[in-house]
Amino acid sequence: MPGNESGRSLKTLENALEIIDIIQERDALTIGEITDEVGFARSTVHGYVKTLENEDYLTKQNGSYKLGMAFLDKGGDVRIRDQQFRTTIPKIEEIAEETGERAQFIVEEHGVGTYIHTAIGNNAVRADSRIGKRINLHASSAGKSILAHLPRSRVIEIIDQHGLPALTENTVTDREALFDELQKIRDRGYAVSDEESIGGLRAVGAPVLSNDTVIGGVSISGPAHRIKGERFRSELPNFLLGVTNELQLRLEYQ
Amino acid sequence: MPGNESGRSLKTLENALEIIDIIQERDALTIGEITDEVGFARSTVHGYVKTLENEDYLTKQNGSYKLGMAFLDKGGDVRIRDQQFRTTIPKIEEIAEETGERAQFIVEEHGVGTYIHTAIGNNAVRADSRIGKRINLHASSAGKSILAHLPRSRVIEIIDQHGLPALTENTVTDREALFDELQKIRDRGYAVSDEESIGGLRAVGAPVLSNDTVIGGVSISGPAHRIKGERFRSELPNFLLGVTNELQLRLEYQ
DNA sequence: TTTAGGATTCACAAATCGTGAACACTTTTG
DNA sequence: CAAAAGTGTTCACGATTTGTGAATCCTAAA
Repeated sequence: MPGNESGRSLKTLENALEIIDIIQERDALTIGEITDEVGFARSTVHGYVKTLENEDYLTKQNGSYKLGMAFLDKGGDVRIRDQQFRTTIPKIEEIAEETGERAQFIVEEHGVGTYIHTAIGNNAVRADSRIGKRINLHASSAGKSILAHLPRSRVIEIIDQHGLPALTENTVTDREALFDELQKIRDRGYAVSDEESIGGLRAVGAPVLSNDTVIGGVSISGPAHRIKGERFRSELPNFLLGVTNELQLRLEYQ
Repeated sequence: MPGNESGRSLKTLENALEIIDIIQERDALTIGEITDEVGFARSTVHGYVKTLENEDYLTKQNGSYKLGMAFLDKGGDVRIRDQQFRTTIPKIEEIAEETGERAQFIVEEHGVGTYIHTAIGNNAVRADSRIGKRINLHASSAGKSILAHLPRSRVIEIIDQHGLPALTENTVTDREALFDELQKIRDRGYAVSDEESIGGLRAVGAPVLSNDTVIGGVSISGPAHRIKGERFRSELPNFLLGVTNELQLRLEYQ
């Protein structure tokens, strides 16, 4: 990844964040297991773990350490940090209820998308999209809606940093093809994902705009056998555009 | 607070966590403002902030630093970390829908309660209870339900560590009175809060149990003018106990 | 009771961090 | 248009903090 590391980085802090990442990945680990993973001395790891535990960033459950509630606390704040998020979240619930499908709100930060909210309608499929989860912007309809409204230079930066990995055989992996598609998205106002991130899953997405800047992207997704024909080409897109237009008005006048 | 600090603590890490706390409290700060707050040199703070920013724990928005999406990512994991949480969360939605009031699920960790999920029914009052928020266990119905099913020694530990601060004039602040009430809660199976955490707000709470250990507590809360009489004394408690009993069965057999 | 696995403490050596001053970059203001 | 005022950023050095393995202390099994 090309240079974004600016300034000196604090080793101790980086080590701590690495330990946190390892625990997140593996769910629950003893000090010994963490030691094997990071390669520091056990006593060293012990110091890190105890400091994090004291501040509630880690918690011990039957002998193993897990991520603690401090993350939920901080994360909850992030989620409602902006009035814009608070305005958008209930709309996502509405969309899910009205369409019966899954509705999601993602935002871009550091070049990747993060789920701020997800809601499921009556018919919605289960999907792995918990709040806070990260996704590639180029492979989702909401993500592409966001990219379409970011300055070209920023999009290039993001591609340089994260690439255009193929998640399915339908993922757009070509730079020029992506730029063409982003133009199309700007023209008609919405984006689609035809099994581009998960096989069998289609989605329509639209940007959430306020004063010409893109706050995030909203998407409606469901199984390809249900999201097809008129529903895929006009019904859902039109419904979605109605919601995002209304959202834009509320965001600009609140 | 009496000694729970075990072992050596890593200063660098503690400093970083302090900076994070300060930013959380004040929402968005420049490096200069953080410097004023913590008293380190500007260059020192700069190092911390940049390291955190690189790992997405902080993000810069119009010149100020805010908590970043890494917290939402980690926090989202914490929330669905246990199968028990995943089983309970949808039940909370049901409760809110059925009763029209606010329903909440909290768990105990390090002696304080943390909201894992909150849902609002049609008539529910707005309240400051975002996911991840911390509360005192002794002042809420769900919290007292949890305390009632923790070993006495643990309850004493928690009181020693966090005290029994009065949040309203109805809060139980006396140690013995609290122990009496916990006994009563065990006897009848549920707890109530009569404006003990917020004026005008009543709640009924019950523990979520599985194999004789308490996972957390569930509560239904609403304005005192609506939560009263039969509804307060039997209707809501019985409904809640029905749900938590069912939940217990599912938790033990899943 | 013994044993084994892990957690915890300790003192020392080595690496890391904290620092202010200097520099760079923006935006405001005269 | 220049100066000023506010940032953010870099640097080298000295002081503090951290990393370490060995020793000790816990539990929980054998």
